[in-house]
Amino acid sequence: MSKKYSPKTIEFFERVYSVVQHVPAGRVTTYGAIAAHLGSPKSSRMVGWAMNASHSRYEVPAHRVVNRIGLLTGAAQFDTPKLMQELLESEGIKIENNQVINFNQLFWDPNKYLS
DNA sequence: GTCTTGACGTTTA
DNA sequence: CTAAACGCCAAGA
Repeated sequence: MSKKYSPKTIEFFERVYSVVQHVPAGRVTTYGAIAAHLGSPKSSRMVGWAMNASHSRYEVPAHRVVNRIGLLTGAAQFDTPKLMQELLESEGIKIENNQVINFNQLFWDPNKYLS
């Protein structure tokens, strides 16, 4: 780990990764839900930032994290823009126009499944 | 030191 | 209904 990040940031990353890693295959969650679970509903941007850092740091299923409407906003940050969609489809999730179908059904709320 | 940018979300016009 | 502004917090220029 680089030391350029503040201790608070490192801790924040760890929490985000922990939640994302608990997301079961075939399910998706949102940045806002993770942020809310961490105690800061309005810090959803930080979650996205953590995910951006995670893509080259830890093995986190970042493809299961989408924005509040199920849009694959982070697809461009993957090695290839199609990778995120392919991974989701590989888990049985249908994607239409960069958006998750049945998002409401597939949504996995960390606050509901984690203490 | 200030200013801009960002894998977001909510509120207001 | 859509479009824009604000809030949030950290990093990079």
